[in-house]
Amino acid sequence: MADLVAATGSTRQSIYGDFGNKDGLYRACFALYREEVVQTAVAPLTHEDAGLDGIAGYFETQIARAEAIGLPGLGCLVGNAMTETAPCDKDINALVDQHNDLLAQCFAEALPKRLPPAKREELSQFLVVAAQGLWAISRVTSCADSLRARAKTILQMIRLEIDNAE
Amino acid sequence: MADLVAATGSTRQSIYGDFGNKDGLYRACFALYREEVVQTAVAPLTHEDAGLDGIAGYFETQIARAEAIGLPGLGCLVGNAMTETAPCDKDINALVDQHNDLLAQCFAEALPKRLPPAKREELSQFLVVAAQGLWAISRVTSCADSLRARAKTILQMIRLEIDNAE
DNA sequence: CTTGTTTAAGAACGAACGTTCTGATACTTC
DNA sequence: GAAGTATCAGAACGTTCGTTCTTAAACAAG
Repeated sequence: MADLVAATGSTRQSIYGDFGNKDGLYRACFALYREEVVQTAVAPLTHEDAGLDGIAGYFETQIARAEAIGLPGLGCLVGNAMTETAPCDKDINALVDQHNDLLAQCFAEALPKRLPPAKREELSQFLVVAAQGLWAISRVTSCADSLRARAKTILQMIRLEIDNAE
Repeated sequence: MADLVAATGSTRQSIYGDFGNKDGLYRACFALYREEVVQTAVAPLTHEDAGLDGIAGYFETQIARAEAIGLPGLGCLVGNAMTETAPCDKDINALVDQHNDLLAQCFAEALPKRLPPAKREELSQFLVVAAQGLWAISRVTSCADSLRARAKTILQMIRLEIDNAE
């Protein structure tokens, strides 16, 4: 909290006044992160006819953000919560599940409608795994382009699956 | 440390005597985990002609272990370190990098030798991402079979890439 | 100007935690 | 059996950290 006060220029009073305690602050950050960062990142996925470019846009948005903040970086707050706080906190666990469901749904929307529903479901679940893997790696790698290369591989593989399903 | 003493039946004295401090204990655990758990998990990959079954074996070993310990579970210690300790600890960061390299190398060994080297490299890097994603998810999901389904998808996609490369 | 309310800065409190110390008990070795 | 060593349980110490209290300055309303 001392670091936070120093870094923000705010005061302990204000923070405790606004958020009650550290836990409340964390939850508020979590909610804000979902509203702002996640929503921005999935925006490319939610366009009508987002398609594979939309999926690529999701990855690129997050990678560019990581690059701008600095690598090795903060990763994804929800991804971090998945390994750090969710196992000990039922509420956060539920929010993480919710987030993963949302992400999967967005991916599914972006995948070609002509795919069999089971295939779309399968691939969207896969993309969630791949995304979480990428954000985990983003916490130890200092090279944004290696992340981009991996994202590209993921996209290629998805494309091949789609071609193959026809 | 109190919890640890209670859970192990050991004593503070012994722990501090053997490991110096909590950090030393963590590093020792990290090393032991790599020696035992990781080595066991990658064993299916290191057989001559491990092939895709070897890769499937790696995933199944870790999933079965998670299932035995209980889901949602501990995940992978190295994977957890990737998001928790590595960003603040140069030594651990280096060990995590080392681990990822090892994993990639094992995957590469298991992939068909007839693939172009660049493709093997690409796919092995992809498998590291996919694995880390899976272990992250394993910390919030209570269903081992959903992990198995995702591992299966990953394998399918790899198989398709291999077929396509020929 | 005065009074009441908000904001700022730091001290202070209490709990948690990593670590060490104390004193006693068991165990080895001669 | 004696002497030295290891092992144990718990108290105790020092620090960190989350949180609250104190005090004073800035501001608003009458």
